[in-house]
Amino acid sequence: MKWEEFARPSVAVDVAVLTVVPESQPWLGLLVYRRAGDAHPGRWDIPGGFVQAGERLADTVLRVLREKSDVRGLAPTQLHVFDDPKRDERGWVIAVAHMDAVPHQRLQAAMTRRDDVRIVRVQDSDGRVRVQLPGRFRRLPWDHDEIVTMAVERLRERYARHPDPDGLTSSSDEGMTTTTHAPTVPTWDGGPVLGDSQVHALVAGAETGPAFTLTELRRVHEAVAGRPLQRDTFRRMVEPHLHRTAFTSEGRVGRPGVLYVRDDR
Amino acid sequence: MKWEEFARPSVAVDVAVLTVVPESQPWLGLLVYRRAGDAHPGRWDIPGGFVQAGERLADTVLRVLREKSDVRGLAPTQLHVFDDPKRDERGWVIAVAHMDAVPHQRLQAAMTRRDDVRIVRVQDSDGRVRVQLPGRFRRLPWDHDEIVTMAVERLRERYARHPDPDGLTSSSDEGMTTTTHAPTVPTWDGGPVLGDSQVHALVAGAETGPAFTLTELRRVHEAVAGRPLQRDTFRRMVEPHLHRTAFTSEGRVGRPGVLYVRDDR
DNA sequence: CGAATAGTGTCTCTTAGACAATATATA
DNA sequence: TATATATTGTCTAAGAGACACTATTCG
Repeated sequence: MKWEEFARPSVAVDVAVLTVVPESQPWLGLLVYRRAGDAHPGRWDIPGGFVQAGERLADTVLRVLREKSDVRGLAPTQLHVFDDPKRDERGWVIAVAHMDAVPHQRLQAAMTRRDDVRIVRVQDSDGRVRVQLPGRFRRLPWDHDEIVTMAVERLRERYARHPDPDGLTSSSDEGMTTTTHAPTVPTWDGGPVLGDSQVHALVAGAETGPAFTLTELRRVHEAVAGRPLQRDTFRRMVEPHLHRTAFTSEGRVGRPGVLYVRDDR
Repeated sequence: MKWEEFARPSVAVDVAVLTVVPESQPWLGLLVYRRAGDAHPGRWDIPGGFVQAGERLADTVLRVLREKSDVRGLAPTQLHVFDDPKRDERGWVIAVAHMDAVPHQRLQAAMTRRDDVRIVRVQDSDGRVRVQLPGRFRRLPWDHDEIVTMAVERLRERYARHPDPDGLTSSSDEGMTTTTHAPTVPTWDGGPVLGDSQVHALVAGAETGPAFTLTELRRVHEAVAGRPLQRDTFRRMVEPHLHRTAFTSEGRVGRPGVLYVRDDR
């Protein structure tokens, strides 16, 4: 038997798009859309679809995200291959589960354009990851709850090691108003005097991503972790990996926090 | 376009079978076989093959291991999906890489029966995992070196957390002669007196796996880790997860070590 | 000033790592 | 007894967690 003659399964991808919704108490969100057409019509589900000839799986994920939810994803990560021949009643389908962490800002446009796309809350109840779907169903179809669980676990591992590796911190949003305040004297000795354009770049994040206080960053990490984190311990964890700016937040009660920018690349 | 009409890739599995070869200085080994037939004939490679209709991927892995190397594997674990449409010059093939940790004892029969199956040494040189193949080739065909690297990393993560989770410790082999010595008085107070059959079960491993000293266990972990481990630190790591028997090793110079058995289930 | 938030010093507990002292076998 | 190996005690350094004290802003 030559290798071309082997039976071939259909190969599909499913993707759990996770984000942090920037409210005053940020929360972990999952992108879902309302199914139409073939199977489970009307039910909320995570996007998925079949690989096309010559396509890479990550590209399939990005295409499926555009088609089903009008969302431009970023960098899908493989999670697991679901290979039970009977998992899909429509035939022999092997599904490669993916996750993609996408800043809320990139999802908002699609959310306002379309009514069949939502971001739902992901919560832990007695040790399990649960999704708060609209409507009467409490679970995603097929084994898709399992994919979400894997995606959340993967994201938590990533965030336990590095400060906001996926850039889910977004200032300039309801509840998280962070205006800035330039110091009369720079904090460090002999530091460079920034020109206006540089200040803008730092503050607006044109070069280095948005600036944020450690409290804002911690709230994002708390949303991902699903539990409160220690203030001082968190600071000592992440501060070595960040760039401290000469600016502070403004506009709220209490002592203003120093603004940081990410220190990757 | 209906879903059945999508183009379908061939789906294959590849498997890196890792083992610890029990010599006086145990070492980490990889199962390879000599390719025949279609592509890269004569080159040493890790086993792989195509999924058959209705088959689960893990079963494909076990079947392929039997067919190509006469080896009965155990519990394959998924590592990664290699999906570059041009990775195989023969056509569109998606490969799901697996690893399987198998005790050396289970591999020996196949090794003596067949000349085209070998266990080769896996070593770290300047931060990279390297395989010492027989013959003139220094690398595995296609992207299979990458699979071995992933497999070794995965195994190291597992072994960093638990004592010999895959049961690669095998006593009763050249260089690791571990006979036993029953104590005149049990070490613990009020401990149960073991009958002969129980003693045999403990020592021969009929129930709980083979008994071993902490030094033997540490040498296995050192083979996996690819570096020496601290004696006392290692003991404190693993001892809480083991069952101490009332027996000690025998037959070598120096103080005999206490025999332990695994404490899972 | 009081309330609220940010920043930091310090204490404890745990653990890895290192070293050494003690224990028990063989030759 | 000399040697080799196993076992265990202890010291140190690093890090997580907890707590509290100080700092800086707004109202």
